[in-house]
Amino acid sequence: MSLVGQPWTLLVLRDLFNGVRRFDELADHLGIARNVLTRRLAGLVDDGLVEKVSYREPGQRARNEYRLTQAGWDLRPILLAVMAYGDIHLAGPEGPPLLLEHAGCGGSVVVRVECANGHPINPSDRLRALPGPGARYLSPTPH
Amino acid sequence: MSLVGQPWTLLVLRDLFNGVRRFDELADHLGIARNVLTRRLAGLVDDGLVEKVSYREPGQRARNEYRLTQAGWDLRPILLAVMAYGDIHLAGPEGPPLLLEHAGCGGSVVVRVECANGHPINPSDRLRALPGPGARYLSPTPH
DNA sequence: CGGTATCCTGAAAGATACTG
DNA sequence: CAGTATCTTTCAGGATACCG
Repeated sequence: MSLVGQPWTLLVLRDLFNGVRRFDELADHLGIARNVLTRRLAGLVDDGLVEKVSYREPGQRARNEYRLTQAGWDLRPILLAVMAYGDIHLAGPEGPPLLLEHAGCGGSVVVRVECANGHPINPSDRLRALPGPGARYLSPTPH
Repeated sequence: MSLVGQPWTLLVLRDLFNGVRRFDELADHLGIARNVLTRRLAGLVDDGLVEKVSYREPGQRARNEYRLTQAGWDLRPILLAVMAYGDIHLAGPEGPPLLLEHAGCGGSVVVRVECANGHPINPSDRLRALPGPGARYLSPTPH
């Protein structure tokens, strides 16, 4: 949550996922204060999710852009899950504000939860939680 | 993001998903200040994600518990996506702190992103974003 | 265009004490 | 056990101004 728990973070990442890469584009599209965007991007770079890259298109002057790292791209399923929720529960009667489709085949994007054996898992299906190898406490009752 | 963007919200929801339901259990397990927990739960109830329910077990006095609504359960994929990310990128060498398995078959839980035609979508696969029916602006260049 | 520096404000977190 | 009330602190966000 320290990575993605701040209000603007996931919105900035959304634009990066969608190909918006330059400072002013981000600021304009998001409507975020520019100094806040500066801080947010710096934080994302610190966390290793984004890289600031200078580049130059032929005949143009140098520009900066913000590119997702692999760790940044790996956050996309979280955003897709948030979008899916919003499309179901928060979209107006007109429907979702944004559609994403698989660039290869045009199919719409779905986030699916299932178990390793291929069974689909519905939102309120019971899951069993048990301590993993990295657990810091042994069990339900620590002390 | 207004629903799940606050620092404690998703952590409270996690415990609710995992069956922790009583105020003191939540407070103890999360290490959250009790007044903060009060506010957070009230917010979740306001947002329609959680219901506060009085119940009485035979021979016991009345207690309150906090139960997820359907809209609350529908947030679980978001948390599962966050967990999956953390297990890959943030877990120590020992491994993930918590394992979830399908109560039916014991298979571990996976979050999968794919397209409607069944093709798997990897983190950095290109997606096409286009305005949906509920879009508030017509296109990349509004004005 | 692509930022940084300053200052201010508001909201949420935390500590602490109290109540039925 | 299950909270509420008060107070303080911290910090992200916004406005604004400035710079190469």
